[in-house]
Amino acid sequence: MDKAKPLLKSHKVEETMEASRPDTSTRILDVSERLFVEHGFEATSLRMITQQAEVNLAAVNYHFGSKDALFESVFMRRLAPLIAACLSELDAVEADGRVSDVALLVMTFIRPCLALSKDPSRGGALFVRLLSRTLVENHRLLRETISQQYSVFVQRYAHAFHQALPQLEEEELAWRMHFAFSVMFNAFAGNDVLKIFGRSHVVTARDPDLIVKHLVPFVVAGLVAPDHG
Amino acid sequence: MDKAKPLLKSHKVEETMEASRPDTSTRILDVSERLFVEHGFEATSLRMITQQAEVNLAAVNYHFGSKDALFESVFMRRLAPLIAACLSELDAVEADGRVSDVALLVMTFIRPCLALSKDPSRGGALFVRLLSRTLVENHRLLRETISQQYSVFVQRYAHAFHQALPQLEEEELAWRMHFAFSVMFNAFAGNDVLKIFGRSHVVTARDPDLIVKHLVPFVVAGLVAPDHG
DNA sequence: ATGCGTTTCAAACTTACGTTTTAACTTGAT
DNA sequence: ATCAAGTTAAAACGTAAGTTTGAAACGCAT
Repeated sequence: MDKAKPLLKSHKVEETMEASRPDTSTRILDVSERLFVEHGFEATSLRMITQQAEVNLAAVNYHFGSKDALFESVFMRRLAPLIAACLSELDAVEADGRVSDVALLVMTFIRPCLALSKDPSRGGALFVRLLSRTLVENHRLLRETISQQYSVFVQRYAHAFHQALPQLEEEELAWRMHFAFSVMFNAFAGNDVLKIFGRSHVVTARDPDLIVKHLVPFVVAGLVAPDHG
Repeated sequence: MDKAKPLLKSHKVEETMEASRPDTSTRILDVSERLFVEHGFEATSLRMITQQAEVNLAAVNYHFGSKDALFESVFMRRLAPLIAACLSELDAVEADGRVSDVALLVMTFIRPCLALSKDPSRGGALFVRLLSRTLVENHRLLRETISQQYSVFVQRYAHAFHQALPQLEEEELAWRMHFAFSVMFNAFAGNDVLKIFGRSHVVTARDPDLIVKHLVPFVVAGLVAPDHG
């Protein structure tokens, strides 16, 4: 089915706006980010990507080497700044000596996620969902590369929460952090279990600030609940 | 072509011979369940399935019609009993007039999930992960079929939690249920956000009872937290 | 044993995938 | 203008995917 291709730039007349379109690599990354989220890695073909990015099919392999390497590039472009932002917020809280405030610690993770969700290009919000997909799909990328590169992330938060909640056993604290990050993460990813079973009041209204308003009290309450051991 | 659903012919008469291998359909379903979880729907080929199930390649299309229909069969085989079990537990709690006990309501969802996780054939535990994957991947099956079929699930729980937590605004309650089911669901699915960044203490030890022991206090604390509005 | 509907089987079909190739085009320094 | 490096282009390659086909094998009442 070779349709007539209107994509052919017969002559370049795009000097109308100064908003020049990004270069080939960036265009591929942006489109890939969206398509990987919408359809998943396997179900997203290079032909879908290159068509929507309005680049040649071979451009992906030229600029990134392979489809797998493209995925890694899409992923790392957003993850590294996110981790850095969280740790930076954590630094600030610890420098102020306010590490005993659980809600403040929670916010050091929420604020960078919130910033992502508010990304005007929408790419940031997509990335949280991509991260979520990649997590449940148990990608090799997460198991190997990232776990080695950002293991400090968990260590820093474990240390901080241990100071804020010294009454909790180490194992109990690990469980609560597990639950806390799980619910925060899925909230920003927009994963709504209840949505499966019909319209949900919450996820339809995807105002990031509204998420935080309800999310923080829930998470903090779970974290500071008295130990049952 | 046949629209009949004779899929329950599994535990029919095979008791004469001990350890008789299940019939073709069941074998396909069992293997598909595992492979869909391990590799995802798109990355699982019919050739992988039929090879491991030791059936002919054409058997899938003969018994289920298509790969998509196979996925739906794999999914529905476990989901319908799970939903039914939850609602049955909910019935019992309401019949006893103990609907104001939040922890008891939480357990009406957790107990069936726990039973799945303890399924000796391991298929149940796999299914929770499959449900998780399918949710994150935003499958057409979930958006269309299930949301219409099991919308009563959310309604029943919303009603029950409203009775247990009458002080909460309807919107606030919806958010908390959203968070609560999210964390419960991901706990049983074994999705550990922190696992990405290195070894996690919690998920490696996948004792379902241990999950529940730590999960319930966290969830209940988040649900019953005082309203901030 | 025979006939018939159901199931299994090997093989082929069509399509789409990721990747490679080779040539053409652009760009900037000489 | 020329050359080389960098980039884009169109086409083809080899493979693997889901599905279809038609015959063989099976189960079982007659």
